[in-house]
Amino acid sequence: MKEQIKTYFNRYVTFEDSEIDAIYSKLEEKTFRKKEFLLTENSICRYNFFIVKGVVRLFYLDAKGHEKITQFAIDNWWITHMESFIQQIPSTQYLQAIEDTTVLCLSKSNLETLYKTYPKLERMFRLITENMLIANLRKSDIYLQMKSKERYSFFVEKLPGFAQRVPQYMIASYLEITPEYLSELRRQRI
Amino acid sequence: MKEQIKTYFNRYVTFEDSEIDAIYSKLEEKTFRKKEFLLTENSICRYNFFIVKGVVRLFYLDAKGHEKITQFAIDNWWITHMESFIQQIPSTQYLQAIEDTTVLCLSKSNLETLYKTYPKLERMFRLITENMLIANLRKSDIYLQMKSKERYSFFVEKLPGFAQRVPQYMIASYLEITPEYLSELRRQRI
DNA sequence: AGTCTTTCTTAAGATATCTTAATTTTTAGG
DNA sequence: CCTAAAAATTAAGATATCTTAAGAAAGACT
Repeated sequence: MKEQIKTYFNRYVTFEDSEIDAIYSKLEEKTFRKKEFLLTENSICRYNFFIVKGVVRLFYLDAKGHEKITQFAIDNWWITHMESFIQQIPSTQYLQAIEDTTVLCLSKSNLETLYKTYPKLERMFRLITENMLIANLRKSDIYLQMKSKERYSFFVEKLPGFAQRVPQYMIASYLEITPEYLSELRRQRI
Repeated sequence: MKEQIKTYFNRYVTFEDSEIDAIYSKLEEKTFRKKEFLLTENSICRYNFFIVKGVVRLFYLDAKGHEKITQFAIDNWWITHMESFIQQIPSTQYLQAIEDTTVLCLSKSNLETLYKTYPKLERMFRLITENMLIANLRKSDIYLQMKSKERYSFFVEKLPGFAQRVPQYMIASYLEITPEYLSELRRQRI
């Protein structure tokens, strides 16, 4: 598992093995069964989660009590409820495992301490955050340009891993359409 | 103008005056007349722009040649086409002044150099990028939950400065609705 | 294998939003 | 001030998407 972290970290910034060791020692391994929650509404998100293996979704409940999925994450992604984690305020969303999932948990306080000792880590997260922002802006653009049908094709094409590992009604939620309508779109496409 | 920068920077990280001077010396002042472009499609965005005074919009042309606005920025905001600036690839969007605007331009290469000398600056931009990401995620959530009518009320309420300084058809574009439909919504609301 | 739960499909009617095109109002430049 | 250009409004018809409700299919657990 430390190897996986090392490989991942060195994609962004070159770290010494000793640095990796020090940072790694601040990560806490946890496993969650399918459907278990990593975070629930109203609690403060204390961790940024690095997914070693598994699938996790971030979602909230709308006024009618329907789940609205805003993010998915799989192996080698970080996931957290940003607003809650960064500002240490109660979360409006849930984090839940879709499959059995192993994560490494990086707490806010450990992260702040590590930033002071390892400016490289700050650089890594600056770069990761930039990438997340770009991905998010791009997602908004795509949703702005495309009708639902195209969004679905796009999703299936660009994120081939996901369509298999995630039930269709969750994809519908992420694509911001109803499962019924997605079903109809899929029928039309044949 | 240096005072404005100093005040702004110190909101995020405490800098020495000498540090502010050094960073400030790498910023290039420019002014743009209303409707002038800071960046056009297909060119590489070399700068992150700090708006000293004015209003700027970021937009692209959709398949039908209609302008789709993805961001506004006013005094004391940074704006750039993230994807183009960070990755130094051709931009898919335009940056244009809506009013006469004064900006301070920070080039990608100057920024990289400054990061090496001043880790504090890296921290500041890490924090700014986190805030931008949170704002963007929140925007997506809002658009997901709200119908057009609520989005308009929300925009008017939360960004009171903007509704005055930006023409209505641009607000419509930002809200992802047609100007005709926005007009109808406004009528209904009385 | 059998039952309970979860997921997916189908269809009819309702609604939000867009399209087009014409008209009115406001703003900017000589 | 006057006129041309830009922006906002109005209305009718078209379309995408949702809602509700029911039934079919697939998966999970004894």
